[in-house]
This record gives sequence, C-alpha cells and structure tokens, in this order.
Amino acid sequence: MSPSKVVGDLTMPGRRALVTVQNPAVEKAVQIVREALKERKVLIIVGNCWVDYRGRASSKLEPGERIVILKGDGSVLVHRPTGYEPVNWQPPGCLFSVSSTNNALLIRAIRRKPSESVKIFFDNIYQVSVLRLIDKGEFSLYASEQDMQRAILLKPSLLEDGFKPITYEKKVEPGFVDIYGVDKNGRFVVVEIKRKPAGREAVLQLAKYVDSVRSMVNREVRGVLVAPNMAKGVQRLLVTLGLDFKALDPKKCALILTRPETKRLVDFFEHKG
Amino acid sequence: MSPSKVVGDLTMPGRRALVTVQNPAVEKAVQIVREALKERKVLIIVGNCWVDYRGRASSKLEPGERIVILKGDGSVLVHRPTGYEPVNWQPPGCLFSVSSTNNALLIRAIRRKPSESVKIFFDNIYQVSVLRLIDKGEFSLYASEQDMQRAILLKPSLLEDGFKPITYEKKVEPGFVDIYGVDKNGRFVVVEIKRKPAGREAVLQLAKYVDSVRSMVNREVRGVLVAPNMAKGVQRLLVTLGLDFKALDPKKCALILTRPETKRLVDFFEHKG
DNA sequence: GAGTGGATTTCGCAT
DNA sequence: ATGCGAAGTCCACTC
Repeated sequence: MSPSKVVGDLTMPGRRALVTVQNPAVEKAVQIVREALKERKVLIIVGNCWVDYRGRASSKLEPGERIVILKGDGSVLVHRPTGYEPVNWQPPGCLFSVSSTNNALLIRAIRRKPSESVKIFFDNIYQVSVLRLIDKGEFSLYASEQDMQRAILLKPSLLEDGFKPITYEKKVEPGFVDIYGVDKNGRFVVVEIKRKPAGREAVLQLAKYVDSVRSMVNREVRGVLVAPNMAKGVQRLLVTLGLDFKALDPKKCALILTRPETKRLVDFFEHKG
Repeated sequence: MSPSKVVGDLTMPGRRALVTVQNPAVEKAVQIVREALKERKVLIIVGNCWVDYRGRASSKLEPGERIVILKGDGSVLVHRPTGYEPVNWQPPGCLFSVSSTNNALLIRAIRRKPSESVKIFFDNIYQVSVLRLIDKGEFSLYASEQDMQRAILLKPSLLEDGFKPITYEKKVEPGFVDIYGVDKNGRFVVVEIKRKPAGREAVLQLAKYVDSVRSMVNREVRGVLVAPNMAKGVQRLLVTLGLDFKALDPKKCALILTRPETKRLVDFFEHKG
C-alpha cells in the first residue's frame, strides 16, 4: 500500500483540501471512508466494485471498474467509464454506513421516503480521495423558459403589438397558464411558452388551457404558442385548433433581461411584483 | 509538485489502471490531460475552477473547488461538493481540446447538433487522475414500466379475468397505446401502464387514447389505468371520464418475469414476438 | 407532505 | 435525422 498524500490550496497553507490513499487494504479503506463520511467530506473511490439497488425499482450491477462519489450531503454516484448518467445513484439525504465483508469494502446508502438502499462492494480499491472542497461560486443560467416569460412580461410587444399581460402562472382547471393577457382588440390571450422547438404536446397543452378559459369567460379567447420554432406536424395542428404561433428565441429573451435598464424590473418580478 | 503514482489491478501486473499526479503546474497538467484525452481515458480532475457554458442555454459558474470528470466517450461532468446533479455537463460525443491561458488550464468540450461548448478553467489543480477502467459488468434493472407490460401480456389475468391482449405499443393518433385488447364481454380495452402512482397526467393520456380508439372502431371501448396506486384527485377524474383502474405492483410484475417457467416467454416478447 | 411542470433533461426506440 | 415517451428521472415551487 502506498503512503497517504496531503495536498491543498497553496494560498491557504494548513488546509487539507485533499487526501489521497492508493491501494489501501480493505480494513484501511473502511477506516478512511468511515472517518470521511463522519466529517461530511466528499469521497472519490476508484476500484473494482459491484452494486445492489433496492427501492422504487431494483437493479444489479456486476463487477467492474468504476468511479464512486459520495458527497457530504448524502448523495451517491456510481460512474462507469462511459456515459453521462451514473449507472447507480442516490440523491441527497442518504445515511451512509461502512463495513467490511468477505474481504470487501461495503458502503451502504439508505434513505427513507422513498425507502431505498444502495449497496456498493469493492474488492479492489485503486484509490480513495477524501476532499474538503470549498465552493461558494455563484451559478447563473440564462435562456430558461422563465427568462422567456419574464422578457414577455417586461416587453409585451415581443409577443405582438398591443398585447397587455394581466397575470401569469394563472391556475386554470388543467394546470397553469404561463401568461394571460389581452390583445389590442380586447380579446383574451392565453400564452404557452416553450424554450425548445414546440411539439404536439405543447399545442395540446395550450388547447386545453384555451378551452378552459373559454368555458369561464364570455369573451373571445386566443391561444398563442411561443417557442423558438415548431416541430414538423405542429403548424397544421395549430391551424386546425385555431391557435397562433409566435417565434421567440430564448437567448434573445435572456439578453433583454440582462440589459442594465431592465435589470431593475427583472428584480421586481423576481420578488413577486 | 508531487511525483506521479501508478497503481492498478494487482491481478494484472503491468496494467496501469490509474495514474495520479498531485499539484501539477499548469503546463504539466496540460500535457497529462491532453495525452489522456488522446488515448480516450477517463480523467478525474480536482481543483479550483470556473466554467462557461454556451449552447441550448448559457451559464456561468464562478470559481470554486470542484470535481471534473472527462470520459473517453466525450462526456463531461462538473460536480460541486453537494448535489446529485452536475452543475455543468455535456453528454457523450464531445470533442475535447486542452490548452493553457493566463496561467490556467483550459479544457474545451465542443459538440455539434446541438452546437454547444463547455469551457472549464483551472487555476489551481490539486489532483489529476488518469484512469484506464475496464468495466464489462452487466447491469440489470427490474420493475420498469416495460416489466409491467410484459407481465400483463404474459398473464393477462393480472389486469382482469377474461382479458385477451390483441397487441401492444399500438400507434394511434396521439401516441402509442401500451396494451390493446378485448375484455370478457367483447369490449375493446385500452391499457395505460404507469410504474409510479398515477397522476392526472396519466389519466389524460389514457383518455386521449380511448377517445382516439373510439373514433376509429364501432364497438364499446374501455380504458384501464394500471399503476401501483392513484394520486389524490385521480379517482374522481377517472370516474368522471368513465375509466377504470387496476392496482398492480411493478415489483410483483418483475418477480413474475423472473420465474424460470416464464423466462422463455419473456425472451419471446423481447424478440418482438 | 403531495401536486404540478420544467430541464442545457438524457436515453432508447421506431419511423 | 426526427419524433415520441419513459425515467429508480431530479428539482423547485405551491398549496
């Protein structure tokens, strides 16, 4: 077994950002992992493992070399050498327990609600890294559906001239209307927003909302689908159902929102104005 | 900078399963990462980084300590110290390029269709691990919706006495009917299966299919929702729409499928019987 | 706690 | 390639 190594941020001498041990024996690994989990650190374990999952479904993963990440918040990831998605996992909130069995390291992750368990067995551990990561960096995402909604509320002419929003996220029977307003001719307008090319599903959703509103008000009701573009058969379906379409680029919306003079209004909406 | 370490599967002497370098200088890191990516190995990089993403949306992640995984198939994961989901990522298929800029390591992951780019900058690298993982282990999942479908096809009485399946995954206008059959009274039956508690969405989906089938055939058509149980308001909605419900546990279905005497029939269905 | 819908959803399958 | 729906989806938000 190789000796431990301790490295860290050179600007903060004394802080141990990372301790790595290579080829630990099982008992040594138990000790390291148990200690790290107790201190809610992040663990990266590389080695030969197999996994049993029981919960909403069940799965069995036969032995192979993988990367396992255990985070201090109780989340688990088992990554194979290919693929974006973990082959086994658990979202935050698990309780971990560590033991050895048959000369293998066993890590159990258990959660209630739903009741689930992931058991990971290692019989060959190439490396265990214990991390104490500090991450205060802000994450900002642009061009979400919410950005599009905000942009239209802020600048209704993005939808069409003369449009006046009345409310948004309005509850009607089948669900929530993204934006609800009046057009220049006094007709009610139901707006359904999609940040991706709109498929048939989006149209049916809009149609449902329009019907629902029509059944409640005694005025003409239009439906407008807002999306960067339409999937193949959608145009025809829209015409059939008497709905309108307005092309709008989510990135353009994001740009509008980040313009300094609109920033104040965005904050206004964010605080439930 | 610490020296490199080479460890691996002791049962295969000579194979390098893992090479780890700690606190490499930027230029050294460039060299290691570039070499590893060229050989389509898996990389785990731990250090202080920031990330710019441009593509379907855009995002900016300010500096912080994270784990970055680059896989040989061109997938990328940036993991913060908490959370199940990566904060930035890219699914398989990316082209990587590595360089240094302003005394930082820059890894670019680019893909076409959709056109996206993720740029990861490291100004402090605690550890780079280059892995050559061998993972042939089979992965088996039980209790999926498909398991439930197969179980009913195999043993139609799970739905109700006298039920006879005609076909499955049948295309109708709005989508695909899970199972389509006839009941003991000769009425057509449209079956919609959910492996989770059925919400309003599932009911509306079933209603759509039933309507579609009714418009095509000149016979009474029933709709049956199959799920482990129902969400709160769903019972009422089912009654309103004249649809039936049958409780069925996905795990029970999975068990039926794994019984030896039915295994042969399962294989039959799997091969498009 | 459950219900609702979005997501840089990803993934697999069928056309 | 595109379309469609499932997923152990996860997640944030509201009631």
